[in-house]
Amino acid sequence: MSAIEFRDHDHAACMRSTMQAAEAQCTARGLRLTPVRRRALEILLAEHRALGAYDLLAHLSAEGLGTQPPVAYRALDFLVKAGLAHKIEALNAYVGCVQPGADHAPAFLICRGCRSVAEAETTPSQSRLGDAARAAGFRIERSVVEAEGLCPACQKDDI
Amino acid sequence: MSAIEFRDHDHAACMRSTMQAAEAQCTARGLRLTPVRRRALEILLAEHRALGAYDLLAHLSAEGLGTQPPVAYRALDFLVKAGLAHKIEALNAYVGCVQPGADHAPAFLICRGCRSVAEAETTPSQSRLGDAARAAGFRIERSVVEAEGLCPACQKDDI
DNA sequence: TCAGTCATGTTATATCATATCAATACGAAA
DNA sequence: TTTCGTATTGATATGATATAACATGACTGA
Ligand SMILES: [Zn+2]
Ligand SMILES: [Zn+2]
Ligand SMILES: [Zn+2]
Ligand SMILES: [Zn+2]
Repeated sequence: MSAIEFRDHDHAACMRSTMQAAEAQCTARGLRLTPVRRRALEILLAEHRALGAYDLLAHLSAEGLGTQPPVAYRALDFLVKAGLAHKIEALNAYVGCVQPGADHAPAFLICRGCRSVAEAETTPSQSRLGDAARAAGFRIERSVVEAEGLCPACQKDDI
Repeated sequence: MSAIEFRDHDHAACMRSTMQAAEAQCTARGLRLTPVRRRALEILLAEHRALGAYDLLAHLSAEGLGTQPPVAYRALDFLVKAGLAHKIEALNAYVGCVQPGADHAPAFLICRGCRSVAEAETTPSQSRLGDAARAAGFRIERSVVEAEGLCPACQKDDI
C-alpha cells in the first residue's frame, strides 16, 4: 500500500480493476452508477490527479453529457458520498478513489508540481490530534489530512 | 495546552496576550502590523471561530477600513504568511492563531455546531502519513490536518 | 531629494459552488 | 400494465470565494 500513484504501473489494469470494484460497490449497496456518474469516475481515474469540478465538466461537456455546473457537482457529490471519489480540500478539487469500498479515513499526498495525488490511510484516533480531541472532549466525525509537497518525479526536476 | 478555545476562560486576557505576542513577532521580524492588518487580526481573535474573508471584510468595512475584497485578502495573506492566522481549508475560512511565534505545524478541531476552532499541534513526520510519504519518496512541505465534529458544548445540544 | 519598495485604493474578473424549478426516467406496488 | 412516488437530469440564475491588474500613496534609506 505504498502510493502506487507515484510509481510506474499498469494503469490501464489499475483503472479497470478500480472501475470493477466501484461497480461492485454500487450493485451491493443499491446505488445507481448512471452514465454521467460512471463517465465522471472514469475521467477522475484517468490520471492520479486532482481535477476541478469545472475541468471535469469540460470533459463531460465535450462528450455531450451535460453543459452546466450542476451536472459536474451532482456527479461529484454522488461519487464522494459513495466513497468512490474524494475531495481535496486544499485544492478545491476532486480525485478518484483507488480503493473504493474500503470504508476508510483517507489521507493524501499532493504534489504541487504535477498535481498528482496519492492516497494513504489515517488513524485519526491514534494520532496526536486524537489525543488532543479526547482531552478537550471533542467528538471527531470526519478528518481531513492532506500533505502538500513534491513527488519523487518532481523532486528531480528541482523546484 | 488542551484546547483552551473550547473552555471558559478569561478571553479578554487571552486576546491581549495574543495581540502582544503578535506585535512582538512583527517587531522581531521587521514586519509591519499596519492598522488594517492589526484590526483584521483582532477581529479574527475576537472569538475562537473561523471567519470567511467576506465576513472579515464586512467588519473592516463597517469600520471604514476598506470596502473591496482585496482589502480582506491582503490582510489575511499577510497574517497567514506571518503565522498570525491560519486558513481552515475545510471551511475556506480563517482563524486567528493563539500561539503566534511558535513556528508550528498546526492541526485543528473544528466544531460544525458553532464553528469554533481549536488549535493543536501535529508532528507530520511521526504520523502514519509521514511513514507513507517516506516510503513513497514524497517530500512533505506543508500539511493540512483538520478534524470536524462537535465541541463539548455542542454535544450537549444534541445534534 | 530622490529612488525604490511596500502598502492601499479601485475596478474588473476569475473560480468554485448551490438554489430552484421543470421535465423525465425508473422501479415498486396495485 | 398502469399508476404513483422517487431519483435523476435539464436549465436558468445566483451566491460565495479569490485574484489580476493597475493607479495611487506612504515609508525608507541612499
Ligand atoms: Zn493507476
Ligand atoms: Zn509531481
Ligand atoms: Zn480566548
Ligand atoms: Zn460547538
